[in-house]
Amino acid sequence: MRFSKAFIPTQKEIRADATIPSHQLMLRAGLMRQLTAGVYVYLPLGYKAMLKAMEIVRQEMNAIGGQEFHLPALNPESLWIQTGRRDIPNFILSIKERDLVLAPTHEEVIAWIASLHIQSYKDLPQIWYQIQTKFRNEPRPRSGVLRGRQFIMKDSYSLDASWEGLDKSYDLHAEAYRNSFTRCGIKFFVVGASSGAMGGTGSQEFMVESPFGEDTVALCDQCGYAANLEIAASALPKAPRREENGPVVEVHTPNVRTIDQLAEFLKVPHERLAKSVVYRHNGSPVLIMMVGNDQLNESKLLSALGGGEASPMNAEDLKGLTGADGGSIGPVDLRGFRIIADKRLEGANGLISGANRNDYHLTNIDMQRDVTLEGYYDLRTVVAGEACTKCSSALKVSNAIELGHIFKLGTKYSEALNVSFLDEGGTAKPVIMGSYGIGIERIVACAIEQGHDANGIVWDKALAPYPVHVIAVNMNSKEVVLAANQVYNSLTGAGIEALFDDRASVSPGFKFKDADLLGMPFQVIVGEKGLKNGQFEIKRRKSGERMMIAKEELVATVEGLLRE
RNA sequence: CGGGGUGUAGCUCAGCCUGGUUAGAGCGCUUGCUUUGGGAGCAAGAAGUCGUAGGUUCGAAUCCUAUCACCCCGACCA
Repeated sequence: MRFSKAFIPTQKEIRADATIPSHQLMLRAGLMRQLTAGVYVYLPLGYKAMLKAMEIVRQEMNAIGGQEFHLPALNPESLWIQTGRRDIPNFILSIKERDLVLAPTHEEVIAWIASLHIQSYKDLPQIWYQIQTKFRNEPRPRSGVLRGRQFIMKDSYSLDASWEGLDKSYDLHAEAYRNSFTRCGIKFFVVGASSGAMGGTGSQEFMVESPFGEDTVALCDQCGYAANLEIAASALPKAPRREENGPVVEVHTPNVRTIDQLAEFLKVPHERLAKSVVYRHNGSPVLIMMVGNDQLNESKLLSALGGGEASPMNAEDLKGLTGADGGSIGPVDLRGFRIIADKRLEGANGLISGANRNDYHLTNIDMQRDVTLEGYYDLRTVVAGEACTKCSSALKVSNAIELGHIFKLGTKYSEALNVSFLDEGGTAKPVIMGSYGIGIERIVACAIEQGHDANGIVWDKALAPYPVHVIAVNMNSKEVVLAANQVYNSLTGAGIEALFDDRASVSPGFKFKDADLLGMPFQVIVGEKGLKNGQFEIKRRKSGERMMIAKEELVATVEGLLRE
């Protein structure tokens, strides 16, 4: 591609509110422009990088036996009502003029097509995938292309006759994902993740560590344990059970509102304090007991409660139901609440909690004797520095960008949409599904987050829009023009895609700056300096390393560099 | 959805608090000349209903009200 004919609108300045490097560089290098909140136009150079990412993912999906589909973005609303996902908050964008919705993912459509034609265990397993635009009603798009209302996703779905089959399809996807991201040159790690409201029995996320990531993960450098904070666990001692077990006693605790104040006032360690957190779950009140200042994790809470919606109870409701304010709530003799407790409280006694009466607390609470409990669950949020459950070394907590997510879905959608097959015994059974996604924009954005310097993008050759950037330093020199054209033609002739900066009206400095900004892996610089000795210069973008190459060895040398 | 902010030339922004000539800068763009190995120089030029609609005022980019869009923090993120 000749730069003089190309649409590559590079910019020196960009708006101040583009804060993360990938967002800034995608704008500056002319890869994309924002149309409206969360919706981006991909310009030729940006789309070329995305196509490279898509092709890598496509090859890896084909390698595990995936079959590519193209499913419609427009779906009948009824399909989504059937699975109960029409009303998930902030999820679906819809068409005003028809009873159609814009698909945010495609489990429903896949289940529909499977229900038409999958009849026997002999038709299974299947892996179906597509690379397509998705739409979601994001309340607040942000971070450039990392979270948009419209984005391209590789989504795939496995259909199996058995749970063992699902495990196999899932493992195949994990392998395909590892291969894809590795080939894209991205440093990533895999974490255990919450299945959330997708339902299902297991899931993992493919993560890129980044301060701009929206996910938080716990990592163990020693043994490799890695989990999304939504499910991460650590090894903390339980609240103790003591020999003496006196009766519950009410104590006056004037103006004590927080756990810290209570510990100070009663001169007891935090492990003896049972904090009560109050939520509404699907409308009903739930009291959650936590040790001391342990932070309740809402994802864990939701899975403990079996899904649905949960939110903290507001102050008036709380007062009305318990007769007390936030700091004085407790589990003893509390009517009308479901009560659950964090595992650290299992079997403990001698605990102190609110008396459901302002300015009073109860002591000597015994979880076994005094609390009507529904169960113990892991409900606390892991804090950095706590011990790994596997190897006891200190856990690290980091932010991360989610590149991909794989789910063992199970039968939720096949049951809702009646996707069944006859097994070897002739019994009808629901098809067992898996669902797997990769964000294409995120691949590109993460590649830039991990591949840039002060001068611009540093593409890995796997995703670079062009592997080589040819620069004709001075278009007023006939020799340079002639030689640069020859270089461009011979590279192109050898099947190497090159961007050729043949602009006549642009100074050499401008071309060099643009080349570094655009970040192609290798720059071939054709200037009078080198031509004097019959040489071209090759600059490796990543290291800045320069080498002078004899004219006739140029193509072979570039081919060698690209094979590295 | 709660809190905060921004909207002025193609782009990035100043001007607004404290109303008053013909609304500015840098970059980009056009033309000419010069320059040509790290975002060139000189000269001339084109380019803005100051987001939109009302209001206050002799007079509004500037003050007030409404509205739309966008951004940031939070909530949310199957």
